[in-house]
Amino acid sequence: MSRPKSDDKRIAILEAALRVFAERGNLSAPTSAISKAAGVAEGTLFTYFKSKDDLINELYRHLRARFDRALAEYPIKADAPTRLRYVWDRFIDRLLAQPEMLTLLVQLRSSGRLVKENEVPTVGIMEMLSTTRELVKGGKFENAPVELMVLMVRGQCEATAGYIHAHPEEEALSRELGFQVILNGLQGR
Amino acid sequence: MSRPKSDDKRIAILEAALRVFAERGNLSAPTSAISKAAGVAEGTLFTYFKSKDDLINELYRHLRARFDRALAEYPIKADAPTRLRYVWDRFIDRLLAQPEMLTLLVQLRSSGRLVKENEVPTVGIMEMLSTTRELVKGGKFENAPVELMVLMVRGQCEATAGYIHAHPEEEALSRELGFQVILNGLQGR
DNA sequence: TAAATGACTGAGTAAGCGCTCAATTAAACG
DNA sequence: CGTTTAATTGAGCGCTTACTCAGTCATTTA
Repeated sequence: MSRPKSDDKRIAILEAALRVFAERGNLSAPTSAISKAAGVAEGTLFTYFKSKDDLINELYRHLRARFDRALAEYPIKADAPTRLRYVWDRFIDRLLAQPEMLTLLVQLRSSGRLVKENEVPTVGIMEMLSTTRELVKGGKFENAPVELMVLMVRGQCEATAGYIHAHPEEEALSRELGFQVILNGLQGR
Repeated sequence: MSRPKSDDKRIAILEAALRVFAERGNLSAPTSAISKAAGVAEGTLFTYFKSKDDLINELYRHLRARFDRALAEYPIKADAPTRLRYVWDRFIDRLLAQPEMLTLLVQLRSSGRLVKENEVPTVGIMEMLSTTRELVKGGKFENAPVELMVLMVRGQCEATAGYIHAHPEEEALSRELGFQVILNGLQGR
């Protein structure tokens, strides 16, 4: 009976938000800049997202979904170190994909604007890492909670990406070193 | 020839900023709330700090200095794992000292408001961690840059503190696990 | 004590923000 | 085609903010 909302436009706004937040370096970038970057009027943004906070949450979900898609080819049948390495590389890829991605994700998580549902690791990640339990079998971390392991891998990954940011010429080495440290770390003895 | 600025008042404003930022959960808390919490007029804040950004930078320096002081009894003569453990515990202590300290530090670092001088690890930390080089002697991380090691320890520490935040009853265990992971990780094989 | 300096105050200002809404336009349907 | 519905627009509203400044007051020095 009427004009439908366009999914393309929705995505365009989300992508514009990503760009603007990244360029300006923080979430206080004005919605007017976002709508402008998306090529729509200011008001339109609010027909797709009922508030800026809503937009921020949807952006976070958007980024997570994209990341989960990057894990699609998770080598479920490979051995544990190989599987962990796969996740590790996808994490790093994502953080290096755009220069400000690391900062942006950190800001999103620490903004206090995310709804609870968005504040915990995705079930995809959790399941994935839980298949890595065998890595720690027999070691002293056998009974470590999966959630803690997830946080550790992510933390290690962000530390590594941060270093690469400051020393891009050492990317390959750092990627390797970072992974070896977390792998060794979790395997215990 | 005139009324001097009071160092007490300066500190009071910094501490008030810490409290207000922590309570409100982000750096966009208004300066008026800070001056109010400090018990001074709005204008006074700006005689001690020339802008909000300046205040934010000074707050970060203040927190760093306090942390460096907490490392005063660094057991320089102990063996490497003991020394690392000392730094580890002080890191964790600091992050657990106030419930919002982790979030606040993360926000400060990712705010894009810090001047370059404040964006790198303190020389104190760097020197400290470099004495931990013997930990990695003969292992595969022998030649890893100290700065990367610092970031990794910090990242691991923040991951652990984040987990403790969500599961306070597991503090002791998590503290231990987190440390063992980074210790094992760095020692290589 | 008197003069000089600048800290201190808080009402005020200009700018920027998220969001609204009346008017307009485009799509869907009979 | 005409009708209905809702998407789209952008000027503008109401609010918050960092920061200012003219007036006041506390402290130092001679």
